[in-house]
Amino acid sequence: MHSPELLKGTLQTILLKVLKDHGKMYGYEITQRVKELSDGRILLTEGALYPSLHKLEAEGLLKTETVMMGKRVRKYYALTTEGKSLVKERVSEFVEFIRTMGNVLKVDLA
Amino acid sequence: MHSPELLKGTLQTILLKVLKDHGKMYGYEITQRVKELSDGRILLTEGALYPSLHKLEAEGLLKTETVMMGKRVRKYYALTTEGKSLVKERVSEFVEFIRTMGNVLKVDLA
DNA sequence: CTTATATACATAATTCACTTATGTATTAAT
DNA sequence: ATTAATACATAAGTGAATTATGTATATAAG
Repeated sequence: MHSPELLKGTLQTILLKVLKDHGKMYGYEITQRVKELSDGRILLTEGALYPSLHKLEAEGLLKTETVMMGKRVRKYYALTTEGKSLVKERVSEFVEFIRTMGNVLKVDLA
Repeated sequence: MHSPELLKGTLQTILLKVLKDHGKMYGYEITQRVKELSDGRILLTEGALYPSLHKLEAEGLLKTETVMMGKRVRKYYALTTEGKSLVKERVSEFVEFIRTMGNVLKVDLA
């Protein structure tokens, strides 16, 4: 597991990008996908995930669709048009930040 | 300027690494150096910098030396032995985190 | 010459994203 | 039957940052 400090501020970017790459997903599914993609190094907690999804929805970046799977509720999240256009921005912001950090720390990130 | 969210959790790593690369430095000097290295993209605020330096000192990672420059006080910070051995760890932790993020966001950081 | 900017430290109040803890409920495995 | 996994949600608490404020010297500009 990574030091959770570093993860701060990256959660929204992760959610938006994963939703862009995989289309509509539900919360639990996102945690599993991120766990896979990160080789078990990023484990999203529910206390962080759900409030963050709710916030992105409230901001109009995500839209939801609730589905009953038998007796179980599943809430699918997908990017809105606005959300889609923001993803690129957020990701390149992150990449630019990493480049800057590479210069400051004088490390090669290739 | 970078979204300040992303910077969270990286401050200690920046301070330790800059002090490793440049030897003893005083607070204001660190802000200027980081500003230079980051091309004006990372502007450390005093409210974040000084408490963080104090904390690193309290943890035994930094040692200080106060010098009077004419009538002005300057407090130099330098890595302790313990601090030196931690820098590598912190930097490689950061690099590993970036690699992981690269996989999750599917971006090339080269 | 006085006013603004840069240098140089420090700390208190506040914010906000996150962790931790707790709650509800269904489904599958042992 | 009990535990673990699936699936949602929210409240309390933490802690690193931002913002605001305070002190003081040095220098440039008008």
